[in-house]
Amino acid sequence: MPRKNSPINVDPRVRRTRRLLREALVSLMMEKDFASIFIREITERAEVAYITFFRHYESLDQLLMEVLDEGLAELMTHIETLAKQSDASDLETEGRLIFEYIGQKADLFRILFKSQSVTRVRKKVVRNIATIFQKSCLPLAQSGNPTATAMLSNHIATSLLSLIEWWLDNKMNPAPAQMGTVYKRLIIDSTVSVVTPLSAVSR
Amino acid sequence: MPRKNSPINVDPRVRRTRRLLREALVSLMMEKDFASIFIREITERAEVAYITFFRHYESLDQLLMEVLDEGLAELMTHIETLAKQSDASDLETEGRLIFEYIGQKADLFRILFKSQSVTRVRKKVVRNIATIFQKSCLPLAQSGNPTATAMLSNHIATSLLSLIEWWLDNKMNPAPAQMGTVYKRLIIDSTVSVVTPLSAVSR
DNA sequence: CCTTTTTGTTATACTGTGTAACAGTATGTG
DNA sequence: CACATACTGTTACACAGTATAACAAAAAGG
Repeated sequence: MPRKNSPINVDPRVRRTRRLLREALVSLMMEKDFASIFIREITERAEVAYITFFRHYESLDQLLMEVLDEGLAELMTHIETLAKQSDASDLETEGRLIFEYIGQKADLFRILFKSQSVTRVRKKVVRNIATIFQKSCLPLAQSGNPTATAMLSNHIATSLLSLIEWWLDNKMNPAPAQMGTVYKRLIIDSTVSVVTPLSAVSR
Repeated sequence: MPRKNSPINVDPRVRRTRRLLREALVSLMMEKDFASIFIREITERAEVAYITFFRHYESLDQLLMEVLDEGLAELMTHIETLAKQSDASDLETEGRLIFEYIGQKADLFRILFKSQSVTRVRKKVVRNIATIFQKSCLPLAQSGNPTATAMLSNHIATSLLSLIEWWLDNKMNPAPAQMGTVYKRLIIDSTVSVVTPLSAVSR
């Protein structure tokens, strides 16, 4: 196994190989189901020796994880910066910007939702998004009820993901601007309107 | 392959074998991940010959489907009857009853969420629940906007599933009564309050 | 250059799936 | 109850995809 420990793999051959493998996987996932992708196919498309795969990854799942982490990191920073910018300011445009961003990288996100076949990935994504909203949505944190906070941020994260997934399945209709409105009213407003009465819920 | 075509498999041996295989799978899924379950394990636990599995199912996925369809049919009829009973009547108790029901069969539903590893299953579940709400929640259908209706019923279905999943992960806290309140306010009320302004959304 | 590290080639073991042939056993039907 | 039919069990085996090993070749970096 090439030295993965070092903070950044200096050797350009390693970077190249890993990039080729990631790209090959993404390319294949655009064509067919993850379950029917074999390591041999990936290495062939990447023009890399079969054994080389195992010199970098322990399993196919691990490579998938790396790919998703990468693609996801982008969405995360995107949502996070949006969430920071608009502290209770214009949630509708925040929503619009999210859906415009998703629309631009539709291919990538379709893959992401396909790969949710792996439950762990899905849960990880939800947790990440939930954490972001937990930080940014101050009113929830101020309620001082950890259970309610966890539940609501989980609700926002899963609802947002589901809405995005539905939107992609629905050929990206309605337009981002309208989805922004939906985002605000359906997902954000509902939790805000429910937070006060909920602070009394459970311990 | 035993005659699967006949409406009901009269031969008691067939019913017995298939039941044993289903039970063995459920039993194994309570212990470990679906991905790490092999056909040989199932047949061993079911005390059935290895080859017998292939005389009844084409793949492991197919058996899983049968198990889920069975367990799911129960939840469906349960939710459906609840949804019918309460046309805009007491949504809070409807929610409470749902979570009480889930709590009673917690083991089964934990398996169901584990098995969402298979994307198809997850989507199928969502579609089923969405259809139920699409029928019962008349105000949405009356809006006369098919896109909005599809979006909202999808939102209700996925939100409800996510809430249930979170609740099971959170050791079934808060109590069903409180979850009923959450269900009404967070999931149902939000869509009702959003339906009127949304009838203008898209085409 | 010369050492170190990575990659390619070839061969091979291993594991889980899926099939075949034939013998044994249960079912329900006349 | 006997009989044809259908299901199940045992054994053996072919096959595919995973994973490893040994050694040669090539690229990186001081």
